[in-house]
Amino acid sequence: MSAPRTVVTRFAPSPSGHLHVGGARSALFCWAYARQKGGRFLLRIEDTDQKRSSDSASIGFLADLKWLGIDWDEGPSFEGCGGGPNGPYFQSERLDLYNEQLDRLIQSGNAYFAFETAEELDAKRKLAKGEGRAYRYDRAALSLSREEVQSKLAAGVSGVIRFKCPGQDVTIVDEILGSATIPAGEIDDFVIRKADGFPTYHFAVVVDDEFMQVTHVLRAQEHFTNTAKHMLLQDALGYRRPIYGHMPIICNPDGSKMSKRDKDKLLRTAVKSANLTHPPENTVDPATFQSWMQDKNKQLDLADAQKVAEALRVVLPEINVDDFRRSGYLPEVICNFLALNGWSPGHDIEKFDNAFLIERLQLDRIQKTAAKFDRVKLLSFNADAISAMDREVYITRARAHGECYHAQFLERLAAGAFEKLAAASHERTKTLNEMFVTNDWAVADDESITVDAKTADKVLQRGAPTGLTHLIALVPLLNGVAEANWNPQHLESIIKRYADGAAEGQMGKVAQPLRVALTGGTVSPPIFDTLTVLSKSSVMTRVRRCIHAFTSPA
RNA sequence: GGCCCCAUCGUCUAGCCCGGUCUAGGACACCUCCCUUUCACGGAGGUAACAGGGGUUCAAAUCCCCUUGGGGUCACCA
Repeated sequence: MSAPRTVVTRFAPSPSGHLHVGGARSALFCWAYARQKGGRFLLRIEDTDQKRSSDSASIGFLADLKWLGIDWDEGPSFEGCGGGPNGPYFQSERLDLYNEQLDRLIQSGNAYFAFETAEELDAKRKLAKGEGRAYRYDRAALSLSREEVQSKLAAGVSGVIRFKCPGQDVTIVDEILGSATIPAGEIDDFVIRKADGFPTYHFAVVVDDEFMQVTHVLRAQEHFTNTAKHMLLQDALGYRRPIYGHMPIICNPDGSKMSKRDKDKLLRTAVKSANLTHPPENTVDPATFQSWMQDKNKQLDLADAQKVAEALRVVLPEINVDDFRRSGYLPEVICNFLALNGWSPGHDIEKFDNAFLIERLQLDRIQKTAAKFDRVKLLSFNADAISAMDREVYITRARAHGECYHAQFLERLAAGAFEKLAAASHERTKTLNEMFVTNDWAVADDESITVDAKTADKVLQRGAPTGLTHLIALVPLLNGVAEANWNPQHLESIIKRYADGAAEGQMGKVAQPLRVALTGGTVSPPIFDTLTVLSKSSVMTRVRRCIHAFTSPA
């Protein structure tokens, strides 16, 4: 036996779309495992599908990973991460290597050219299916003579290279699932180089894992059966065998596989039920829209998808790491929760950080069963993490979130108001986003506050004395408060005293009319905080406007 | 459909490998009550699971088999 190799794990996303939670968990586990073993974690971009690859998406991946606190020792260079001796780390830049390895396979008789068209193969597949037979490539091209192949190639006929699959059982040994044997005959002569000259996933992955010295392949269970193909390839090429671990899939609450396509799926349904034949105004151009509607495999650009969703008034599901970021989730909570989907440290421990994960992660404690992603529990974890933060930390992080996603809100807020609002929102808020979307009143013009009839009836006009009566009585009291005393403590003493005298001590009778006058609604932070987030003059204006609006003309 | 994998509360899971400590534990959700100026938080309780059937054994959530159910995979996608 050779000396144990340094542990090398890798995360190898295709750059179509953004990093979604399933991919994020794979990356997290690969990273944590490498860190635990003092090894290396590398990132490789699998962009061998020219139709689906785009540069911007891979940048998004990198930023998402960074945000989660996952760094990589080798891979694309990005903000201090990446580089390394085994590059390039984009597969599209490694074609020479693949071709060299392909040649070896051809020379050794383990691979051969085939020239069927996609249509021909499709027809054969359909035929087999119609007869209730499992389709396997029939090896027709294997009977082509060397001369025939040469002349086709010389004539520029486009063809693929297939792996000549030895007919033998393959036993996969898996650190998570145990071992499983795929019977001979289940694997046919699969394509390893496409007609466009690019390798297929199976081939590129095997070559790269060898040349990048990957020792542990930790990936989702959807790849489990593929592993047999990879092992056959490794044997034919004389490569070392990495250790495999296949992690459970992360599913939607309905049990379907959580996919980045779920957004498009939801949107298409919405478009259909709205009977739209053209894109909503100011969203996407009609051509894009049409081809997207016609091809279920097409994904709308994320920004476009968001625009269409807004136009149709539907809410896109959070799928990508970036969606959760935008919604105000904390990266440490996402990591914690992701790790808990499929792994548990035991001993009823649920809340932990990445350092703990690195210390305790054990491959054989990873679950074998698919997990449904429970957004409600995630939200609860997020709320707990937020309320456990020091006030100052919360304010800093909330502001940073706001600067990123709610710049206008911050601009409209008076100096010093943000701190007050954040402090008042801290313990009643479950995400960093919440304070920005539930407190419109704080940045609204005094003149724009309106109260709907139902609320007015309930809070202002009913009962004896009515809420309006209390409001009217409060005007001189509030007006009498000096600017210097415009703080929660002082206001509380004034209003409590009033409530004791005029409302039998029932604060609600006084606070609710005030809240409605100030915010237009029945929900806001505690009333004394609400009062002080606004300036005294703003409060007076709003209260007077409200009284005026609901006082019947004499 | 062929092949492979899996199976504990509604959900995430502990326990399973090394049968007895399990009248199956925790968390989220849900229900009830308490607190309360709205919302939220908080406090106290509660409902809720070993898929079914056969074995093995003194004893099975734990080991074996079958059935059922779920997932994955069968592309010139990754």
